[in-house]
Amino acid sequence: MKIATWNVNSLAVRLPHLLDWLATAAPDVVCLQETKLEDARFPLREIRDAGYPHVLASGQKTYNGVALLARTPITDAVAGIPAFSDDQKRLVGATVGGVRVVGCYVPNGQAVGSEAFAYKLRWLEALRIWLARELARNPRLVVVGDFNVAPEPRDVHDPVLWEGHILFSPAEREAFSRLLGIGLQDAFRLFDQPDQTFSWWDYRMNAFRRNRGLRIDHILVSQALAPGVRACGIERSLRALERPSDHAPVVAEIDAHAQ
DNA sequence: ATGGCTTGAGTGTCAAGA
Repeated sequence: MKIATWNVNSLAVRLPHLLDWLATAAPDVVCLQETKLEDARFPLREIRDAGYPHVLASGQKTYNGVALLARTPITDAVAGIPAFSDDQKRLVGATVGGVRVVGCYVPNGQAVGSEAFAYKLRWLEALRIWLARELARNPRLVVVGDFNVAPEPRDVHDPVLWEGHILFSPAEREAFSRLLGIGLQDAFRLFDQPDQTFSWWDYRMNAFRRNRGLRIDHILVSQALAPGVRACGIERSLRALERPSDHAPVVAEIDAHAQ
């Protein structure tokens, strides 16, 4: 199973890029973030025609919005973290081919110490508690998305500059680490990777051309799935297109039946 | 420290992203 996550920063704007990429990369399951579309405006027909008839969308106007696209049927769909009251559309989950897939768009947090930052930490804690129960119910769990956290110094182009700032503060890294603590592994780090590999680059200051980025989009796999992960990488080329998203997709190839 | 881009809203210019 090839699973991918991509923060498209407006599905309305990025639909041509998405359709081109689905045709070439051909993932089995795709989680999208920042669709910025109400469900009534979701481009279901185009996505279906691209080979993804099974769609779970949870969107809203202007901000946030997530979706899960699959080639094969999905069951046990959820939208939002159960038992966590939240007006913002940030999570979808479903079972596909015996694998529990969760796609999330973790709050950005704006600035360390702000109300938005407190919401981000609350959100991550609620996610952790719920995922621990999901994992108990289905050991074959993969959690993907835009986590808005760079886990380690090597995930930041200039860790000294970013230390303590939003996306790379101790509290956020600790929250991410606690998430892994329930029994998840960062699929990207199961392999040797080139130095300075990132998933997000600011639109400003020629950040992409200078490779001044962060790795904040992740694919996390449970212990049951980890031995079956065959590859994981970031599709940097999409960030180089005309009118790109500021994020590049992350893709993992998982043999869900490996022992 | 600020602004530097991009998007959606809506037609002014601002909020939010990260």
